[in-house]
Amino acid sequence: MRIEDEIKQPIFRDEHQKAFINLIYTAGWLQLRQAAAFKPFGLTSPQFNILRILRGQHPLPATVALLIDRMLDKTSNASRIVDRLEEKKLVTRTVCPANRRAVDIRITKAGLDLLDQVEQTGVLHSKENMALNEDEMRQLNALLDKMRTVE
Amino acid sequence: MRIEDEIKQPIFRDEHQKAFINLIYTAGWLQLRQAAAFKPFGLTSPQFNILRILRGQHPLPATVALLIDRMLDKTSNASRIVDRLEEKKLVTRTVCPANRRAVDIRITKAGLDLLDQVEQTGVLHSKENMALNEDEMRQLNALLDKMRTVE
DNA sequence: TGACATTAAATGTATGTACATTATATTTGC
DNA sequence: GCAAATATAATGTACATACATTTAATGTCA
Repeated sequence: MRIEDEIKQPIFRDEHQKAFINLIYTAGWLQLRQAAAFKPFGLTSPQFNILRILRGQHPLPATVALLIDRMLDKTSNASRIVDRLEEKKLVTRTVCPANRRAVDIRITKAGLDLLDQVEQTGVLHSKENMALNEDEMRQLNALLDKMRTVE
Repeated sequence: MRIEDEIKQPIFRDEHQKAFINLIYTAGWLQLRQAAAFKPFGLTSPQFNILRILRGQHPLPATVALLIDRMLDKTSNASRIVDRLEEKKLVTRTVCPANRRAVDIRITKAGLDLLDQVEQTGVLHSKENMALNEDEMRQLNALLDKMRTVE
């Protein structure tokens, strides 16, 4: 459905304004689909993303600072997302012996198993989430990267 | 900056996965810029958007249901966003005389003036927020609309 | 060494998102 | 006309976001 119909706004000031709204709307649409896919596993999107970063580090630990650096949304609060994961025994948190200000965060066996389970559903195969072919994906990536070059 | 560098992930599984992450990241980037622009006026993005919808209806009132229908994010809680606007005297809320289940929400003079002020800063001129030309914007809109045609 | 700055994470607070439930008012069907 | 269904908004709860402040450990340097 065209963005005009999705939000029942028949006219946009210009193509820029339409692209702006289209982008925000489409990202929200994608995120809703993602969240719905994670829900049966008791995970939210940010929780899933942090688990993936931790698996990337495994068996080495990650600090909160490293998580923030790798996260899509740098301003979200990694500390509290790790709280939730720790409650669910999907990660462990220990004071870093080399620098007692830092905290070593590690994914547990249960965390690794849960990631496997989620991925086996195929939920993350973006082809099922985005009706674009390889070439269109490349165009989209180029446009998005260029878009952010303002200032 | 390319998305690879923004989130320090040098390799993506495929162009689809990269586009997925790029889209979410870019939308977040745009929203942060928007939020920063509204902040000096004491508004959040959802508050601003609701004010715009109300101005579109003015001098007619809107109901909560109409606001939800027009909002980008249908699952957000219009009632509570209207609470904040009412506290700031930017809108009024009265029981609809024709249907006492519904609530008539109207933008006030102060609300209209604030919208004018925000818009006079040029903050919303998307050309300053997105480094794409007219044709690229059109391509982007087409790709985003097509993307959502899965299922 | 000891004061001061810096770093790392946690905590506080306001707002928003997602979804379920509740409270009233209205509509519908008998 | 009245019980049940539906419509409309408000409220409750858990989680996330945005940003300021606090706590504690470490680094710096006179």
